[in-house]
Amino acid sequence: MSLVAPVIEEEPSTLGSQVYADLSGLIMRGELSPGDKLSLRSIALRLGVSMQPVRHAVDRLVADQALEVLPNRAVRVPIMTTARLEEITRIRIAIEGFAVEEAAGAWTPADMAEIERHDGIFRRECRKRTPDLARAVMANRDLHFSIYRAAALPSLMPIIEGLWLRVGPVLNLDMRASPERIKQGAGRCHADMMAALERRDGKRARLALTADISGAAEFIVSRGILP
Amino acid sequence: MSLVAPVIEEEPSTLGSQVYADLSGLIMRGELSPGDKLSLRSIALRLGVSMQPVRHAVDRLVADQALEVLPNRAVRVPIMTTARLEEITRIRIAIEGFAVEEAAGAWTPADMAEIERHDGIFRRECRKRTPDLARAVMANRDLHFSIYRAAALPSLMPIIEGLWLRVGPVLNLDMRASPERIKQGAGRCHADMMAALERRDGKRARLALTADISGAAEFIVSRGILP
DNA sequence: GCAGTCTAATTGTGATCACAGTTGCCAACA
DNA sequence: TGTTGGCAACTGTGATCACAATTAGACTGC
Repeated sequence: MSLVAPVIEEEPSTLGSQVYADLSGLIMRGELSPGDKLSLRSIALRLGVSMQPVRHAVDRLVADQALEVLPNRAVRVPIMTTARLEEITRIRIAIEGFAVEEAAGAWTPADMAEIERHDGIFRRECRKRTPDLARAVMANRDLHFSIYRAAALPSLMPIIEGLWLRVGPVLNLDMRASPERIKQGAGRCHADMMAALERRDGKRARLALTADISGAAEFIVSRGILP
Repeated sequence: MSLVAPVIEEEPSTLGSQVYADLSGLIMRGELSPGDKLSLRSIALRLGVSMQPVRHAVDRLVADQALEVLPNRAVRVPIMTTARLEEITRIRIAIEGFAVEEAAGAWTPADMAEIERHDGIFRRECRKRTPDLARAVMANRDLHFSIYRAAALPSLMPIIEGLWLRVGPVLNLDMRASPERIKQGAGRCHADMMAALERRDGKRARLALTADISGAAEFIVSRGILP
């Protein structure tokens, strides 16, 4: 698994952290669907390691609610309900909105260069006739996190990563199902956000991000596939 | 360890979760000071369990940054710097401020009864000539979390708990060193916050909380004991 | 053909063992 | 006396084993 989330920067020295990176990448990329049950032994066998590193990884994933333990003590990807998605969406708007507003006032030229680089990658991918959804998802995530990182609040990053880990499965399900939505919805919001950021207009940047987040959430809810 | 944090509601069925509750309680109550190094074997020996449940607990604590692993792979309570405290304070103001504002518009009579109950416990403890600091710390925490819980955003609770876990060690150090500060500073802010909550005035409640959080942080910084 | 039961496989949890890296102490030498 | 050397204890990581609980499946009895 080399397509591991570069957003999460750890010491990949230990086997356990490596398994964590593998599993969190699987979840954030939506390759694990809500409701999927995981078996520690199966994972250990598939990854060619013992059960110990897998337990380390699963413990951490459960800690930030990217996985959940059933009363049976089995562990699965949490099923996303409409109520749960709307709740997390409100939280994301509050927290990530705060992050962009801070970023608008704090970004350095190096930050902005990085942000524009990811924005370019995302736009280029979306303009293709047959966009690579996986690459678009990754570019979108990199764009958002490069902005949040410009807020210079490192303690905030793991919190936002936790939120993305929770919504990852359904967001990617969304993108995969309807590639054309990201072209218009996300594209428009991103353009507004970029413009506001460059003007250091925190309020407008926050509004654009709010539109981005709630737009995606409303689209998923409107599809009616959530319990 | 019976004084375990009731804020964190889990299934204490497994030994590992029990150790986690013990350790997080120790940290949140400030019984572990920043810089203290922890030895998995020592903890296991002291608690009379094997190393496995301890590893489970420490993994989770490290995941939400209540503990940190050094390059030596030793694990310790993170040392709090002034910059770090100020950063977390800004994040707390943003997130917990959002929570109280939501709570102001969402609380039910049952919520308010619970909030007033904890407020009474805290005030009563502070009015004593020789307040029990440990009880005051616990009551203060219960008061805050009963408010946040009224926001009806359960996914937000673990996030705030994580923030408190990070600042717990220094906040309790503060209270322990100067019991009189909580009487005036925190008392005033709490009264304002309670009044605003009852009027469902979210903005004012947020302002009062902001004063409470930043007041405590500024006091600690002003003492100049942080590196 | 269907329901109930009993067995066997699989699950997570906890303990124990093995190993490599680090730390710290104490003696021996300059 | 100050520094360096090496040895011993201890550290976390990973693997393996043991056990109880749950689950799935097949077989028996109706």
